[in-house]
Amino acid sequence: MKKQSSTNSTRSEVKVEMARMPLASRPGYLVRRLHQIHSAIFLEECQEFGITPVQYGLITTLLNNPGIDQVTLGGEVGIDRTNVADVLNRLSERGLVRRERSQTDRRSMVAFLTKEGEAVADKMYDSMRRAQDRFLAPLRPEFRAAFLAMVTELIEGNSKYSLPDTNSASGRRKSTASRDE
Amino acid sequence: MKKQSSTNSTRSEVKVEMARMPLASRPGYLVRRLHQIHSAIFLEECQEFGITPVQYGLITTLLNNPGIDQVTLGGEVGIDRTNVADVLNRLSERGLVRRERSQTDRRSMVAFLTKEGEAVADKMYDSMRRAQDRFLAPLRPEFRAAFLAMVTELIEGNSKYSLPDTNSASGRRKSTASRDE
DNA sequence: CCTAATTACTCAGTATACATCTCTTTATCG
DNA sequence: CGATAAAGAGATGTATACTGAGTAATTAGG
Repeated sequence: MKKQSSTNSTRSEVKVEMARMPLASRPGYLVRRLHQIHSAIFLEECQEFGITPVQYGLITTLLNNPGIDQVTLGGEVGIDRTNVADVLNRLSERGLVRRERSQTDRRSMVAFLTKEGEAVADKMYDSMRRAQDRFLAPLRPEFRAAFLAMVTELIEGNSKYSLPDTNSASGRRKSTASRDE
Repeated sequence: MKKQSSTNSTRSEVKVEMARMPLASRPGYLVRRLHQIHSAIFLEECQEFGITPVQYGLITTLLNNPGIDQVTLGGEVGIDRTNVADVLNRLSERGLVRRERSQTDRRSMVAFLTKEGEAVADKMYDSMRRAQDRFLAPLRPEFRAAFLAMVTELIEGNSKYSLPDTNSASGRRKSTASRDE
């Protein structure tokens, strides 16, 4: 082993390490670029609708689950609850989504697509499929399913990091023993 | 019957399509979640340094290319040049990066790591590797290289969407015929 | 039935990512 | 050599994404 200097190695040693693990081979870099590229293709195909990938995810989830509450919606789509509120806000300003208090639990806000929202979901479907096709095109067809299966495996295997703190309660450190002072 | 009026499909038909292509099987959703998960793991492993994945990418690129200009740096790391300026700003406020005008082209800003910046790069290396290992852990070891190869293929095959408008000139439609007035 | 804990949401702040516009610097042309 | 075209950097605005703090409504315990 070339562990000549102990914990704090020299600058040149770090450079050697970095050269051995160049940016273009690091999983994190690759995954970020992949996401970036998919977003660019999606945005290009769906340009005429002015809908982003995340907005489209929310819209289709609302299409299949009208009246869902914001927390459940965030869990389905994989975005955190403050972000759900942001995106729904933008969508409702454009008249694609309507929100109201839940009848059964008045803490909750439930969301619905408007007629316009349903029309957008309808009209965007083909564009979304074209974006997917273009994105996967560089991969040989027989590898595509395997690729998606591996991604799914990575997501499920790391599911505990999926959404950092979904219920927001763990950050709230009111432990039962500090009420007195 | 409902109105067949609009372009092609009815609402219920759309729902069938959506059910056939649920969120969890769409490439875009999967890639977004994967990126999200990697960021969460990286941030957790590298928490003590307060460095994000993108910041780390810039730091290691500066380590290997001291004095690189901001545009080239953005091309290497895969982020656009206004974002490079943002991130370098944060890093230089923390004393990790130093910037100055290029001697050869005084329009350009060139960047260097400070001693503190080099120390951070050094100390973070092991944490970064741990984040990578945890991220890839759910995949069987013999699949990991294949997975990274497929991601690389998707990135390279879609390289024209990698960075939407790197040089900023294509968006600038000042056709040579509008200077007179 | 009142209080404590939990839950759902909102708001403010940080960071990444990109488009567009403006300004400065450099290069070129008459 | 001075006008101007070309190129790059910065500022501004939008969108996603998450953290932390705070508010309101519901539920659980005594």
